[in-house]
Amino acid sequence: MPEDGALARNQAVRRRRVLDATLALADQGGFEAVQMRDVAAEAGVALGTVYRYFSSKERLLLEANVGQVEALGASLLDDPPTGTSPADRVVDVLRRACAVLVKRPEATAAMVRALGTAQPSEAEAVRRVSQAMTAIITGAMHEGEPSERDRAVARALSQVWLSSLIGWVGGVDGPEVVGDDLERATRMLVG
Amino acid sequence: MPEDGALARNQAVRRRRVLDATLALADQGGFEAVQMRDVAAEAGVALGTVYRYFSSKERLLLEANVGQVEALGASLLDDPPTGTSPADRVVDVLRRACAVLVKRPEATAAMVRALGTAQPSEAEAVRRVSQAMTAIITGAMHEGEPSERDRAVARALSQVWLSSLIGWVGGVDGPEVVGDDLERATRMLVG
DNA sequence: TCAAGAATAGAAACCTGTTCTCATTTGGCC
DNA sequence: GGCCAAATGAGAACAGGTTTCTATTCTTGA
Repeated sequence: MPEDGALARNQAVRRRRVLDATLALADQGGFEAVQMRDVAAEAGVALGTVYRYFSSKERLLLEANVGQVEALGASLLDDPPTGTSPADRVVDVLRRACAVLVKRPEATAAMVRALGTAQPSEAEAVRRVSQAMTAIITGAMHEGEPSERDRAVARALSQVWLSSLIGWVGGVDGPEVVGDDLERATRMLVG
Repeated sequence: MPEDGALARNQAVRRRRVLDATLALADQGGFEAVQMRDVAAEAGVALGTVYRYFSSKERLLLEANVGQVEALGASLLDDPPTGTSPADRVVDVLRRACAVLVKRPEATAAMVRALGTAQPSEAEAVRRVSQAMTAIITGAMHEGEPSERDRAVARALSQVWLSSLIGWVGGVDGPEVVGDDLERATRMLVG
């Protein structure tokens, strides 16, 4: 089973184009602007092809989200968090992540909405986002393997993170509340 | 402006019937079973009437959720949380709330999904749910007015609460994880 | 009691996510 | 090169949330 034949290459290209089209539309008008017919047209593929690659609109946005979060994790390898204490480093990482999201409010709203409505069929993608986030947080605490408590703290923080984002994109709170909530929770939980 | 005329009374009855129909359908088959045409038929009103009372399916489920959370808060007045320490009482309250929700998994899934997809137009209802939840938590800590830190802790816990529920209804975690996450977070944050 | 206006019923229409069908193209293989 | 299975394109069709429209019923206030 060749993993690098012409077919696999074309499929990778198509998949990328669909995800790019999704993010472009999401940046323009958020969740409602990501209409499957428009995604297909923008990506230059048929509607059925979009559904062959992503079983639903929700899944499409979740996969886009996975890419974003993993990109954030990768960028932290080049540009490690600053701060002398674990709490400071975690706050730095979280605020940096917030800054990225706040710059793209519409796309963030679309992806968070997909996270908030995830169904069991999408559990795998949700898990990937969640695990990437907790890994980012434990990585900011200190070198080496995180302790059991580290993991519990990171899990709680990633939960505060998700709820805060939901509150923001739902218009309950302003964007600055996300970072403030996270800093408060971090200082109560870390160290 | 008479608040108790025949019109207002009939409207209250209709509103109640619509919410009851919503919860009945949600108990049967969760979010997808709450179909607006079915809600209208079950409540014995026209589809347009449902929309006159609740501007969207999301709002309908959110209002049902508000009722459930406020009922939980009221039931705690009759049956106060047990435990000698603030942390124990908060854990007791949260586990009790979990038990209520786990008994109605389908309806819970429907309402949590509405919470997770809230749009700015529904911010008011989301705020009511969130405030009822934090009031329940601060009320379990101790008598009298909660301190600033109490409020921050309760807010963080209600955020963990929401994310855990989303994880449960999204099939990422089992129902027991909700209570465990909340207990861990509570013991780290309270006292 | 009665007229004016709001509220409701009933049903069609519209929008968008999703599914289905079928003809065509593409890639892998002999 | 030629064949076969899989993938894709193109579009119709379906499903459920939402909107719209008109006739009817109900409430209020004179």
